[in-house]
Amino acid sequence: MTRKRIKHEQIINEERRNVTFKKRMDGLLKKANELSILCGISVAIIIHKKWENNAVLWPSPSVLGERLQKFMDYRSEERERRIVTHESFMEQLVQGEREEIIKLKKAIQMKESQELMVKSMQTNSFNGLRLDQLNAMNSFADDMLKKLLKKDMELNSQH
Amino acid sequence: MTRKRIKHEQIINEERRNVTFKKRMDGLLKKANELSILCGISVAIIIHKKWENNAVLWPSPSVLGERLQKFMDYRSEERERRIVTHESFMEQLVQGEREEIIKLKKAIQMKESQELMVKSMQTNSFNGLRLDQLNAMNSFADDMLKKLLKKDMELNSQH
DNA sequence: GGATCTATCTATAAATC
DNA sequence: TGATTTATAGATAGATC
Repeated sequence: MTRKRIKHEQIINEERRNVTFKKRMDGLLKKANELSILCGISVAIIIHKKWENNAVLWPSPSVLGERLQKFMDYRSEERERRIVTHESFMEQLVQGEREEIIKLKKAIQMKESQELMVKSMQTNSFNGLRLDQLNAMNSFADDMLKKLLKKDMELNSQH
Repeated sequence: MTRKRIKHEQIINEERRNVTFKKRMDGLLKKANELSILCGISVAIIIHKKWENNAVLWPSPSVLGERLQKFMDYRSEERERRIVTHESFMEQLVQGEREEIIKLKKAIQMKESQELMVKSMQTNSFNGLRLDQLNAMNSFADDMLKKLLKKDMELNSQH
């Protein structure tokens, strides 16, 4: 009955690990909820069990998606300003291709929306639909991000 | 000295709220760390103070980015399979435009990478660079997601 | 597999430095 | 503004049903 102090290492026993996972996940989400209410802030959490193809999105898939979006927007105005500020320098290097990008984006938007509409109609799961939205949101940038992380490391290794 | 029971509402007093925020944020991240180690899973947390243009990414901006990416990938194979399975039905509706989408995506990837490379070279902030990556990752899908959420609501309102 | 119990550990509100 | 203290609220490991 007497409780042991926790060791900071993975729990080997699977049943104990699962029991601990449930208890502590509940505790974590409760704490997150309290923090967000007490301090009036947004909190978003992803708990991902890779090998089980299973993830918990908190507070909910859709709210999480919105929060990710808002968070990632939060400096977008500043970013846009910087792009405009450096426009002449940029143009030198990217040679006016941004307008083309915008056109391409719009074309893709339409096509992807269409594709997702079809898939939505095939889907009866709420969660499934929202996860697909997140997947779609990411599928654009997947390879690009990998590429950028690589570039990033190259740049950083020069410091 | 004696401690009160917490009330579940926003703390009005700003100093008390800030003190509580720091303590509880530390506590939350500590709990998240323990959960991920004890149970061998990935946890990603965003704590976002909207009005302060300020966000905490845990475990780190780059690791968070990677975890978001991995999470959003986690059903991508299944998704691709489903698309292939429904190909004949899909083709009827989207008329073979997926290949075109892939080509467009690649074109955008190249152009965006180029653009971001330039911006990276202008940036001396580590965090700034990584937040820009996240912004870039999202900027593709921003308008699309809004559109999809709208479509989603329309679909749901028919149930 | 979950629900409940309880002894104990851990987090933290308020005070103080 | 931040670190330390202390009393107490809250979380949870292990047991049991």
